[in-house]
Amino acid sequence: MSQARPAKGTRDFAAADVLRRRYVVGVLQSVFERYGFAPLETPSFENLDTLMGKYGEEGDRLIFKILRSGDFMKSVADLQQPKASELADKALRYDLTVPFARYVAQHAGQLAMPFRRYQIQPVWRADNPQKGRFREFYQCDADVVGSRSLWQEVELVAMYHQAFAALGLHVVVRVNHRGLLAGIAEVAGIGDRLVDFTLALDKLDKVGVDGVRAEWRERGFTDVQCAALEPALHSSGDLQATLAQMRRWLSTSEQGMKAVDELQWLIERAGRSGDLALDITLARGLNYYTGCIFEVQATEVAMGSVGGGGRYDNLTGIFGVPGLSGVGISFGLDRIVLCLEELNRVPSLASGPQVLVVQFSNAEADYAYLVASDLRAAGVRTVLYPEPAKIKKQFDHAERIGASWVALTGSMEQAADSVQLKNLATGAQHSVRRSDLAHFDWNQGA
RNA sequence: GUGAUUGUAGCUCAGCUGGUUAGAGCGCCGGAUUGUGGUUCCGGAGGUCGCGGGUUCGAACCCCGUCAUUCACCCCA
Repeated sequence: MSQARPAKGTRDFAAADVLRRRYVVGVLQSVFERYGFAPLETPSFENLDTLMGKYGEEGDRLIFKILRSGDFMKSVADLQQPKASELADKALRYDLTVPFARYVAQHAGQLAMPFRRYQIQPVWRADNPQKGRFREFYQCDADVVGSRSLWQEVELVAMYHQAFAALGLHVVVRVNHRGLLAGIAEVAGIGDRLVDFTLALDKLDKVGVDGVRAEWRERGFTDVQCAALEPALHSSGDLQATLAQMRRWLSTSEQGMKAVDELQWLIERAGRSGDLALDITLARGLNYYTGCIFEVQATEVAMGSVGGGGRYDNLTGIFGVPGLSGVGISFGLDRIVLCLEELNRVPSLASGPQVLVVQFSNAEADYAYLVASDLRAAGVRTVLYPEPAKIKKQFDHAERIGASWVALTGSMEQAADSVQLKNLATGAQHSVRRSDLAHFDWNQGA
């Protein structure tokens, strides 16, 4: 069998794939730029300690680490159990947010705040691949730092809605607030166990009410504590009713009430641009979120989330620049493309050359090349068949590479300083003078 | 890291309860056809049956291991 294959969780992109992906990227890019975000690119790998500890325990495990260069083994103290830092000091980026935070911390003095940037680059995770999950995939991020205003959240949600509307993909943006989850934990008396509480709660739609209860017990919560958390399992589907319920429940928690206020304010404004759902079970594993959190779900396809994001109040603090609040969203390019493909909703995208110039004989090759040059000068995508093969074979090749025209350039045409252009779809053939090539209508018969 | 699934020609797949020399379609190469493709016809090349071991007179088929794939869990885009 073919042992020639790309590494686990990676893919090659053939011409049609590349065009599809470019199309989606183009849509996202235009939305980003319309909202005044400027592009940024960062290196594919960072110093290991820049990335470690930012994504939670599970995240750290999934970071692709890069072996140190040179004879690093000689400086390992215990060869039986070398420390990770002795073997690796660099790692492939795991997302775009942390490298961005590193960049902001580094240039905090020079950046005009609030600073908004977008970034479209691959990231790598040492995960086991499955449907819609890869070890190399593209994230398309838009973040703004240096503003605590909730208007940023409003605009980011509007960008989600606009981008997915432009792509023709129906989605619902689920929103929640870390402060709300912290408030729940606080009133239930488990404020110090926020992660255990939320990770289990996040699975509500998958494992059901009983499943979450069971996991809470597994994670060491007492019956009393579980009972106190119970209302989190029964939020009503209605947005306003849920907010009112939370307002009553969390009245003794300052952070909880603040979160409810913020969610209400945001939903009133961001809910106008498209589907927005309040989902108090939404947790998101990334450790650094502190305020509103988002996750985008395609409603017509079974696929993991196609986007996610949220507010992080102190990400640059780790890099020595405290007090900068940021908020950002991410689009999962690969999953978006998968959704569009599955729904057959990718616009047809032209590829391949328009014209193949046939070669009759070695003696006529110079003229064929001359015509090919004319065509290219006229901006026409052109391929010159490289040898005088059988005409049938050259026509077949034209068909296969997606050319819509064949140019015949033999001694007869050369004598008339012209070229025979044959449309492969219609069979229609035109004799065109070389000097008229620039004005030829290549779309006729299309 | 856990569980399941699949692995036969370049691709998609047949291959019976284990039984000669492992098949088909598509694709590829050549010819019918040395200046006009798609159709048709003729001919041809191409397989360590993922890999290693075991059972058997005999294994693509049964058993064990291993690698790879896909899917699910975990987590996420």
